[in-house]
Amino acid sequence: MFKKKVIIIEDQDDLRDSFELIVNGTKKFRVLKTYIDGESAVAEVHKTLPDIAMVDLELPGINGIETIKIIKEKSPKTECIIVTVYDDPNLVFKALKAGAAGYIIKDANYLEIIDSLIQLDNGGAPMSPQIARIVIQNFHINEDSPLSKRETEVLELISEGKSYFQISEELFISKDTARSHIRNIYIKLNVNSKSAALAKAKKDHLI
Amino acid sequence: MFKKKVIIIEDQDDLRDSFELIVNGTKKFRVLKTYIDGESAVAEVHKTLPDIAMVDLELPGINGIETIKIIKEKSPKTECIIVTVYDDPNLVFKALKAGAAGYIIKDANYLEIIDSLIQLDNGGAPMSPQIARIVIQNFHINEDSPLSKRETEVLELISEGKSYFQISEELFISKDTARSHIRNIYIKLNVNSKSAALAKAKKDHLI
DNA sequence: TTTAACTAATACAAATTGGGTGATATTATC
DNA sequence: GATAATATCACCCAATTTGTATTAGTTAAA
Repeated sequence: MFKKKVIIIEDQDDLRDSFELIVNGTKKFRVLKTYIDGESAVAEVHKTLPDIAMVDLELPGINGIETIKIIKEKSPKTECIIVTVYDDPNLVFKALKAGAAGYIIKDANYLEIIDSLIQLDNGGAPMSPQIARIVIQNFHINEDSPLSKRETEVLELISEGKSYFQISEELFISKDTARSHIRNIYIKLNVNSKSAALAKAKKDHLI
Repeated sequence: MFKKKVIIIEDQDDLRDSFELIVNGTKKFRVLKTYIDGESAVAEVHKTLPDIAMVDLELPGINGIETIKIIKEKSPKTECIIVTVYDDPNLVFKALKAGAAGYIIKDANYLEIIDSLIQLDNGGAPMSPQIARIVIQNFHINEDSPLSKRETEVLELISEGKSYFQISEELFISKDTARSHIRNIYIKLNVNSKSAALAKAKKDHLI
């Protein structure tokens, strides 16, 4: 069986070498090439077409997130996994948006790293526990919402792109009542437009 | 050390018994009580205050998602994990919104189930590989967006709740130009309001 | 019983949208 | 190099939506 081709993009020499040793110590994976920055990796990714790319977030030149974006453009089948010290939620979400299929923290031991590659290979999405928690908490709806049940219902319809009139029809209330609810939502969320209400709702996990 | 208290809510007798055996076979966890439906579990959850609740999705009476919502209300510290045969993305997202900290597929073997409990205990978010992939793909941005780079930029500002004028200021363009972009976005997305554009963008993972 | 929520209505002002039109400069793409 | 797409800016008008303010009856919950 062919081994899965892995590239490693990591500017720290010691880590890059460690990762290479770990990966090459497996039966299923082998390191095709390692890179010290994103530019050199993306320059030839259309030729290397790796199965897996292990990418550091903090890189000289273009960062890991940009690197992943370009890799996914030039070689869509390459599964990218972020390997970093940062567990800032914003970075996590940016990486996932860019197309990362996994995100692990650098203090993971070599077994966890190998396990991540295996998970990737099995169609999974390897994440360190704290990252998985960040991701999953992003979905949780805030129970301490300042909105009433009805207002939450209206807000959900707003998030579906419904107009005043459409909302009133959907809830079997008058257009004016729908507007009343929306106005109360605005007051409670301290906003003054549907899109701002949605932005606030998203930020506070209200819907 | 105290063992973590686990409750199991599962209507199928054989599965419920299996789970109980598996959990009680560990050193760290013990089954406090098992339930055949959500009602009976939530009726006493304020007293049992379990550390972990394993919840089936398909239950007689209230379903697993409703059950989780109530559990999280009455005992916020209880970590809920869905154990089900369903891997429908909509159900997954609903469960996560309701407050589930994990989601595993029933065909998981007993080792995976134990591992999930351990992950939960370690602050992780246990998910079967295919579920993790569903969750993570929900973040990925569609590369085949019909929108131009600039239009995507504008759409992002809309998603932040910005008005025409605020967008024009942010991008150092005139209000009319911002309007042009927004109008072009509407045409491409086949919508006619900001919130509808956001709904469509969310659906198609454009931002 | 007091409060909060839901409902409904009226009215004016502001913002947004739909439709059209035209133009220039830059960038990609072929 | 030519063509197409994109980004920029500007103006018009009419219709709709939305924002804001205010009032008020009914119902549900604390």
